[in-house]
Amino acid sequence: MKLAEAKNQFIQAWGTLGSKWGINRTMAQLHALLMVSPDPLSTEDLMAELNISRGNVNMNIRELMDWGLVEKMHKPGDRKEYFSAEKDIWKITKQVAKERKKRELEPIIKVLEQVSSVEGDKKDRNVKAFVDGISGIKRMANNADKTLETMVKAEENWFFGGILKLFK
Amino acid sequence: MKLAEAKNQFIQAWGTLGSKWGINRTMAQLHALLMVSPDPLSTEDLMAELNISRGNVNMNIRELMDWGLVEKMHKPGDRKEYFSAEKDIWKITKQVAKERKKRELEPIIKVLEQVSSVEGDKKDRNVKAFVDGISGIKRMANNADKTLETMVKAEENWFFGGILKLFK
DNA sequence: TTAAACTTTCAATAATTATTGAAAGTTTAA
DNA sequence: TTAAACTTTCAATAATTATTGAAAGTTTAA
Repeated sequence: MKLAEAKNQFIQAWGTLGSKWGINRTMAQLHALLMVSPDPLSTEDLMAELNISRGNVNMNIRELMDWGLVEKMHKPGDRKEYFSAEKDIWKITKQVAKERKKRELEPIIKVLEQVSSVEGDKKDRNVKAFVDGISGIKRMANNADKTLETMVKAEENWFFGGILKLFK
Repeated sequence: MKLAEAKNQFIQAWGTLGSKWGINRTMAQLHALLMVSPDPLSTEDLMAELNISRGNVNMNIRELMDWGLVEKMHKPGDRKEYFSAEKDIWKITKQVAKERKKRELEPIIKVLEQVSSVEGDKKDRNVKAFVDGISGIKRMANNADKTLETMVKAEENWFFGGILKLFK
């Protein structure tokens, strides 16, 4: 397989994967492209490679920066902005974990706390089912939260190294 | 907070969370509703609770069954079908892990295998960056795959019990 | 068999989300 | 200052995804 073809297949696949995880397809494709580029790319480069508009590049690149996965660079003597992605997959994973924890896990935990203060007769099967259901979900959410927290602080080592042995 | 309100808040929040994870909002809401219902619900019940059409309930409930999170039940002497959700959050988590592994992780691993056989001069910085990038991602993907595999087979215990200590 | 009670399908439509591209805004060199 | 080179915004539009609801299909009791 030629580089151009391989690159393209990877970009497409990464876009598809992203869209299944609630990430804008184009944003995922930009990320894919930058992950396998040796040098930072300009808006023009990105527009050309993915065949998308300037506005689209601008918005999605900005969101990638919000996620902390891409950063802006400057080349000396050049007014254009260039973008480059973090290449270390462990750092990327930790960063995504950190963001999703903050954006999604923490908010749902708040809601779970709130709704678990439901009033009503504990003998009412409806109340009981609700309280039991929520309490299980809350337990899982808190556990996931602590796990991600630990992961964010952790070294690559425990994940790529020994974690599997620990599960046994 | 009254039960009805709490239930509703939970359903909304679960729907929002689902939509951020690439899951149809209605599907997530149906799931939420069934998770906190003491008894199985009929299509009519679901239509009424969420204010959605028959077709919508039918499609999304079917997808929940595909994911292995909901099952069909029958009440003796009643022709209607009733639906109930798995309530054990650990089983739910394992099931989701299992499905996403099969649906998303395995396909991307295949693509990664394919594209890493890219031909070309290893001294070309473009080839090098591509190969290096892919190999890191592949390593992560394989690790995640093994981790999920282990999780699917594991007991509730290691997750709710000792896992956090192991990370330290 | 039949017809009532149910479920499923699917074309039409609505709702949401993504994208464009030009105008407005900003920065920099001279 | 100015104007060229750039970036950002955002209303209009396109594309995608979700939803409806009625028609078609299926099952069951009698």
